[in-house]
Amino acid sequence: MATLKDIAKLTGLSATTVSRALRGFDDVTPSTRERVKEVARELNYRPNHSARKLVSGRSGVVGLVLDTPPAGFEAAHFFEITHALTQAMATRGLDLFLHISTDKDPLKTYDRLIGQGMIDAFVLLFPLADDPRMEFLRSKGVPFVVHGKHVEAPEYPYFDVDTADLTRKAVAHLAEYGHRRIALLNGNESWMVSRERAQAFKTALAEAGLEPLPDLIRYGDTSQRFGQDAARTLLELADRPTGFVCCNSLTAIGALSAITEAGLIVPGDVSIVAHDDRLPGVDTAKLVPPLTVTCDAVRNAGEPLAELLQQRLKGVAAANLHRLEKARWIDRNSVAQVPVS
Amino acid sequence: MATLKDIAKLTGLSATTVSRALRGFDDVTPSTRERVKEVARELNYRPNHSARKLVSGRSGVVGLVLDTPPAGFEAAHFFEITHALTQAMATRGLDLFLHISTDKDPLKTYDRLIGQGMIDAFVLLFPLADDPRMEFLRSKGVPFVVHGKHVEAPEYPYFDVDTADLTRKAVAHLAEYGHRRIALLNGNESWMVSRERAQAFKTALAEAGLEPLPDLIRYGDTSQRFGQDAARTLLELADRPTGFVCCNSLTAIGALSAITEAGLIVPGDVSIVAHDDRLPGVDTAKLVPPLTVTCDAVRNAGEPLAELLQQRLKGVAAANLHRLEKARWIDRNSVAQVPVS
DNA sequence: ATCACAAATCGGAACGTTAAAATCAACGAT
DNA sequence: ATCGTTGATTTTAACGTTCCGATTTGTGAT
Repeated sequence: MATLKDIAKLTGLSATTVSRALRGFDDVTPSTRERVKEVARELNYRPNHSARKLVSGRSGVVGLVLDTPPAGFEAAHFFEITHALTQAMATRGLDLFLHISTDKDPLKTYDRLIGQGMIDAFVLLFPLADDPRMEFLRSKGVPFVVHGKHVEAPEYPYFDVDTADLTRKAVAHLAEYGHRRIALLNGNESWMVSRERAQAFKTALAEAGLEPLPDLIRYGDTSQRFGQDAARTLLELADRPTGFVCCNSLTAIGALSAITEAGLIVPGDVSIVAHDDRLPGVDTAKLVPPLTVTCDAVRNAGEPLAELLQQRLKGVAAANLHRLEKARWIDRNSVAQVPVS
Repeated sequence: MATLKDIAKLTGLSATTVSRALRGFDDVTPSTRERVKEVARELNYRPNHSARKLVSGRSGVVGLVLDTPPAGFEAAHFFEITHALTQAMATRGLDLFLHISTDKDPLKTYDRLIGQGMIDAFVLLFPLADDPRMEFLRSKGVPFVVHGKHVEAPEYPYFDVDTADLTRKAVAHLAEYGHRRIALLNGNESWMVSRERAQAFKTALAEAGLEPLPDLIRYGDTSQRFGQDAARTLLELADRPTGFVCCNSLTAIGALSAITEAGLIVPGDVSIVAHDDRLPGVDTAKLVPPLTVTCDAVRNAGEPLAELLQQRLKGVAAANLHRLEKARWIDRNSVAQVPVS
């Protein structure tokens, strides 16, 4: 592998000048810079990250730790976000490395990786309601960015879709159409986002003058099967709900089959509003009926997260690095006036 | 972060001795070794991989590059293998880092990672029939291990289940029961393993005195849907097959539904032998009927792959690092005598 | 006493890079 | 002629390890 010294020797310059030329400092003459870059290209030079990290503390390597191998929805979600993130980071000279934790205590994995000293920063996915990672990383002085707003610790850098907002809109929409018994098919109870969604759901019901019925919130793994099972039991209630808010397209598909199975029709008997993450292989527009959704592709999170990361590494204060995105509203055919019973 | 110097200062030894004590060299007195280890534990010392790699060329970091984000079967397969591999490597002081390639040319990603100089070796998954990666890495002098035998380049270190053997057994079993028209639901045509399976399939047919019918081999993405579609079209043939060999449990489940859908019964009308990778969420013993399978869990590949990796890093010649494992045969109820038509 | 030898430890160089300080040349202003 | 000033480059030191070749100490043989 070619080193700075090799280039220095060939150009007759010092290693320092070569280094500064390649990093685009303005104190090297344009002509030398060009010459250096030319030779570097010829030798297929790549800066050695180990050496760089050792002396400057920066390697451009960002870590993402999987506490547990994801399955189903989480897996698809995971690949969407990591793929998009890798691409967005590449344009900024950053590299994403994924690491699967094998320790019972995930913090130990972070601790080990930090101690090994190859990683500049971390990306955290799926923040939990009671998540120790942020505080741990902060105490270690390691930069990080969270995909998902942590409502109980909002001082950390994050990007998220505005879940509270879209949940409120979904409920308000159903309420406008006269629905009074509205159910929420929510995500895993340990996820922060599920907690926020439930909170927003209750608030929105109150705003619409409806009293929250505690039975009508169901938590689960956001799979199709969960959607189907949860919807089935809800439809068996004496006062069955007439409106469903689904936290993603998979649970909505499940709910759809449960409703059909019960001999009911969407939107004639039951209305559905879902959130659509635009996961590959699922198109809410092609379902029967096409679903009214709030929509924001997970993969869109790659670019803003990479940007936040770069800002954070540049030293921008965590408190200034918050981005919340509003989801689009797409009106289709899964909501109708509540039936007169 | 604590360094060797910190420990040296506290123990009154030199950095060299501390380093050698921690790495278990036998030229340091047991009592000093213990003292050093004690202090290291107290300081939560971790060797700096960047520094280590820089001087010794070894960091203990192994890379795994995803050319493209996997989906469905590949995703489950991927997490099973990476999780098992990470665990097996951890006991050997090795770390697995996953990296998603964003370049059109995946070799560029390898080239870049090598140049960055943080990675000791690579693990290659899903070798393709025409796969340039092995030759590329060899030319760069970077150690690697392949999960999957590459029949056209068998000189590289690999671990694999003996696909040829299990395919032959499956065909022979069906032939024994009188089946003469046997179909193969194979994997993606570009995968090396699919090519080997097809080859073994033909050989086994010949050995059973059957002539290979070219139409009866179908290639696909090994999903349930592929199994269903492929089996359906096969059952519509004038001379429909009476036996199916399925490359994994998902295609077998698909085939099962296609057969049922066609009003046929397993094993009364059609027999099935599948290979079972023991993917989470699928149990071939609980299907109706329970499937006769060749069986070898993907996750079992973690340990042997880690071992090969360690050997390779120790300098063992690639040619001596081949391991082929025979799958278990599990007789259940999906194979019966061919029906008299 | 001297020597040889092993056991235990140490000092210094090196890996490839960056940061800080120093050097050098050219130039206009005093 | 001297003095800063600016611009372009170099020198030196450091980052935390490992490796190589000393150095020191203790032991037994001559």
